[in-house]
Amino acid sequence: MVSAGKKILIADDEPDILEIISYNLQLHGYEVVTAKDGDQAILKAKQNQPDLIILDIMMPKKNGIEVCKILRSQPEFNDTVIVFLTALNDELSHVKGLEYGADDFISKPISPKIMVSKVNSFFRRFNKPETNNAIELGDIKIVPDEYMVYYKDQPINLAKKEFELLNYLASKPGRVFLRNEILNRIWGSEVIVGDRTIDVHIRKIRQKLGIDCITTVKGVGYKFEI
Amino acid sequence: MVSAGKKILIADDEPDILEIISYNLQLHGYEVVTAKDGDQAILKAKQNQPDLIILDIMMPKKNGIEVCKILRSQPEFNDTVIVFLTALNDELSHVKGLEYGADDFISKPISPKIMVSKVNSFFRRFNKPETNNAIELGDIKIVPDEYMVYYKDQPINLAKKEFELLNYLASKPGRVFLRNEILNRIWGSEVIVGDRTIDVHIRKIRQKLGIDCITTVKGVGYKFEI
DNA sequence: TAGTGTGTTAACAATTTGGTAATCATGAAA
DNA sequence: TTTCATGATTACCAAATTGTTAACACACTA
Repeated sequence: MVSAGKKILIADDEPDILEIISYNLQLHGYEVVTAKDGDQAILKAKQNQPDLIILDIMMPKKNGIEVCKILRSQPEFNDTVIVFLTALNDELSHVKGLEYGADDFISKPISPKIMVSKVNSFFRRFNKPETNNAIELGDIKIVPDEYMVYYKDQPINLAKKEFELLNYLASKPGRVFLRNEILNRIWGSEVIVGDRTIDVHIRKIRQKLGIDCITTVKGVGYKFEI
Repeated sequence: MVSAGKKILIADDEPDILEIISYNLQLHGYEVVTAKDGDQAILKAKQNQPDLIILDIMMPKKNGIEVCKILRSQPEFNDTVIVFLTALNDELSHVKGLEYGADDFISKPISPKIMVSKVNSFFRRFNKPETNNAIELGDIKIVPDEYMVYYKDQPINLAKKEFELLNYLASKPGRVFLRNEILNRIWGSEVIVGDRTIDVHIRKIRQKLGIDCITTVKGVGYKFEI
């Protein structure tokens, strides 16, 4: 199996569902962590850094959407695939979920078999090469855990937004990120900021790093490359 | 946003609906083309080659189902996602729509917000798995993600329009693209530019690439070939 | 409370681009 | 051959886009 060894966090308040799903996923070589409410989901997500997070929408403490919102606001979960479990045709959840950065939805009820194949396809779709979340490219090392960037092992102090921006760009080196994509991811789809805001942050990053690792693609966006 | 830059054709005979939906989709980074009846929908579909087509069922000239039937009969629309706008619970339309190759339905009335999230999920659902969709032909590699072209692994910097033009031509190597097709696709059907504009861009591409991979077909158009 | 760091904006500078006009080159038709 | 239609080439300019700087509001801390 291609995706064996991946870590999955499942959050649902029904123990039966948790058990049957995690049993089946484990059968297929996945490592599974479970949570029975929203707060626990956040805690376990931080502790375990799973590759995929499956959140039931309806949960005690915090619902799935709140959990997603909180996780997505932290750069360490930028690359984590987050998927919701929703009741069929729950339009409202879909909308809110997408706004807060969900990657997809799974409709309940669902058979364990289908669940496994869905999970497989998520990994196929969203597969990322790195399991370790520190990015190291040339002389630049980006460590989300520490909110720190090192250039030739010299620590460089970036402000929060600067770090998030750099980390986002560096998540796929070479790939161009549209200005809109960046705004949605770093500022969120509801926040409206001026035209020059991104540029200014890019400027500061370039200045602090001292090397030119962010390329402008005029009329399109920015990309990170050594 | 995952699906940014995708082109969407919306056909509906109510101008208000057209406007509000296209406005919202544009906000989310989509390129939108509109049509106010069936005939126009077919015309604009051919001109613009959208990635997603949303058809109101009830339209003057030709209704949505007829339009779908006609488009689906042409190979160039094999991969296009076609979706119907239907009144709630209009079973008959659903059945007929599916027969003629619709991919899904959206029930009216619908809020712009939900429409946007539906569109997002269409692209998620029907998009080919995270293909890098890089084109590699001979010594030339075109990587849309990076907005970059490589010749013998040497990066070549094309401006936006140049890149889009080359990418378009290279999407079907050997096929001749009419000047009109090119204008519609790269400049859009509403923009009017002079006769020589395409030539000049072709010129620049040829110059930057240094090799002759774009062939002129006099009186017809251009094609990409090694 | 003063001081510091951050995020944002506004204003202006600099750069790139897309497009046009004018002119040249070429091949086909008369 | 001459003419005509079409495309190629070049230089130039206006518009679009981004870079840069300084100033400001705000939050947090000593």
